Amino acid sequence: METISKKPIQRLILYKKILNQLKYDGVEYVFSHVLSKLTGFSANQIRRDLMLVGYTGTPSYGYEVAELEESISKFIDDPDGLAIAIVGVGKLGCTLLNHCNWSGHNLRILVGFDIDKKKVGKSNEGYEIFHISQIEKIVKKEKIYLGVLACPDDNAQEMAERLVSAGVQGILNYTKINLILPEDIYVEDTDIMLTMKKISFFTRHKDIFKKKKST
Amino acid sequence: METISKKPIQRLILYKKILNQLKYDGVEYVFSHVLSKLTGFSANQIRRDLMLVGYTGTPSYGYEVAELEESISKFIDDPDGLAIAIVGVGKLGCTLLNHCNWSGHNLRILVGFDIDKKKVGKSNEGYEIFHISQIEKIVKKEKIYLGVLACPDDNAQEMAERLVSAGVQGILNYTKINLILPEDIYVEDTDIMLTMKKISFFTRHKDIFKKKKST
DNA sequence: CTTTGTGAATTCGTTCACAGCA
DNA sequence: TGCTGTGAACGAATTCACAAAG
Repeated sequence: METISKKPIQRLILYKKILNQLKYDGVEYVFSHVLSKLTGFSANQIRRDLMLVGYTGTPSYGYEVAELEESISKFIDDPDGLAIAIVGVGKLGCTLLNHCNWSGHNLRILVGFDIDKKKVGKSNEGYEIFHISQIEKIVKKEKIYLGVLACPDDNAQEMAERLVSAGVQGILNYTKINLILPEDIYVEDTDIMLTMKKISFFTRHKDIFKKKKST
Repeated sequence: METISKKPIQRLILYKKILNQLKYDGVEYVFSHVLSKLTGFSANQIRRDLMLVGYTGTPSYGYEVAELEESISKFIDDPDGLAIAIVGVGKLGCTLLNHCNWSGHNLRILVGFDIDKKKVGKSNEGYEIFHISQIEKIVKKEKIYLGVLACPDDNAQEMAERLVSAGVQGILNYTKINLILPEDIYVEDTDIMLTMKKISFFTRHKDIFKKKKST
């Protein structure tokens, strides 16, 4: 079976964001070495990545910004936009959601869940909030495929399991809990302390890592 | 020059978190295949990673939990604990900081910076807040090496540059801006929409990725 | 000339296979 | 037996090198 790897996908998503910005800045064409400057990845690697999406530029002008963005989008984005649920619409969950710019992305928070019955029913930023006892019913009914976990750590494992058993296939985990889930469920963890430790280590040991920049 | 790669380091940081949890659960010994279950990484890979820290277990009992945690910590953590500054102590910044458990980690938020003079001086969660005009002075004086960027997007690039020119070596970027900084500055981005897109893609295309679990 | 697209070479990361040990 | 630690083999990801194009 043909397999593709994760790293190029991550980079493509970043390229698309940057191309979108360039488009709004009025830039029409871009060379791989310019994208290299903007991303820190080598021009070689960028051209290699772009082979995946099939779009080809021209030696004289490079890549047409809007077209390349569109091609990457075709490759990366779901045409319909997967439905997302958030579990835990407390301070953390709401702050994170409000901080996002959801327009222009094929992604939408469809519902929220909370243990606090006072929050139920309130349609906060356009999505409806249900009590967590409704998870199974609503997730199935609305065909929700992705979950954002921003509930207290104590409930995290249970809430994750319930999302998964109701049909959720991928989870963005904002709790500090290391979730144990079936291996076919895609989980992305965001523990800030772990991230800080990573930054701390890499910053202290910069010298022993290869530079990632190109020519 | 001897170089080490980033992925094992990330995994080691996760092992340490899990070992810490096991310790509190009263677990004394752990086998690599148990860590495999808890992390999703193969037992082979875990043993390979542990070679880096130099701690060796025994065939009969596996690894002594507390000792292994300590060894990883020696390898990963800075003995003194690098000083961190946060730029932007608004809703996002404060929520993220409060959500962390800073105790037991060799990391400390030393100061905050904000453009809003009303926030200056207030010692929120134990750290002092200065006006952004003080960045250069305070960062140098307090020898701050890491920065958390949680300011409005409009100021992000400028604030990052000022942190860097004052001596900051690594940045955790919570803005939606793609920062352009010297290549020797370590930057970790956390754009939620990009992460959601990634999860969306990988969830839809699970079948074409290799399973990462082991035997 | 400069830049793209890509086969070939290389480097890097993971898994295999097994010796050595409790 | 069942585990650890590790050289060797393998596979994946990146870079090199260059033909083709404007």
